[in-house]
Amino acid sequence: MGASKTDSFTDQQNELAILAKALGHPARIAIIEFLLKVDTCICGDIVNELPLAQPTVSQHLKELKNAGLIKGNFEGATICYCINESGFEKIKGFFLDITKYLEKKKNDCC
Amino acid sequence: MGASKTDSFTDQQNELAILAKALGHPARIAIIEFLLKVDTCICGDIVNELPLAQPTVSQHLKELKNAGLIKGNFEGATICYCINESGFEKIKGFFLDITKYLEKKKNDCC
DNA sequence: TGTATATATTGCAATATTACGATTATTTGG
DNA sequence: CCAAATAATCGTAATATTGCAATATATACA
Repeated sequence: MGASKTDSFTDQQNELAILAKALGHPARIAIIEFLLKVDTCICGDIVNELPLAQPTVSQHLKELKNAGLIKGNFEGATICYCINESGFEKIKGFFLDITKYLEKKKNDCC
Repeated sequence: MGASKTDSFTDQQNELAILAKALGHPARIAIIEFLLKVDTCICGDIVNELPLAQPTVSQHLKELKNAGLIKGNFEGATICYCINESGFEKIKGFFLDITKYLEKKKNDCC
């Protein structure tokens, strides 16, 4: 096959997987880190920051946008990109559960 | 091409991407959630929890193990699986940065 | 209106992922 | 040792991802 059997899983599981998958590429991690570093909305500039061709960067930006991890609005000739809060809020709950679990976990049998 | 240009990114970016990618499939999210739910090491049982064939589940478990997100040791005839703390610790720093950023971010220009 | 700049889309080749049947270890219990 | 049970590996088909050149689109400015 090759296609994931998304129908067999819950909406929440699929949604989390989509968010994680979007972060599953070093270029997309680099984009997020850059947006965090400059701590403001960035108009243009992202292509110059990455060691990839413009169409490739555009594609990665599109995937991050589709997943809901960044926002991008036209600001004249360029596009203004920034972190999309709501996407990261969704992942946060998942990691909070894991952190809580790790804190109380004492039966380290493995 | 099809292969990521991993050489062009930092080790940290690649490592984060590998961890996120491992979580980028609903079956693997389901495995982690199951391990969190039972709150103990699980010997066997994981195949029965998932709507996938045994070889497929075995493959997903291998990927989670390679990424450092779960541990699996032989416990007699079955294998004892549990969350691997160190893998999740690595992601935690990344999300801490994002959370900090979101808290102080006020210039919501997008 | 024309031209330069910025970004998106298309098309395609190389590679990776997903899924599973068949098979192969490996271990337990008789 | 042998049969049953559990999990890994192999082989393979279907599909997805990655990356880029070429092209298209859209906006700003002259």
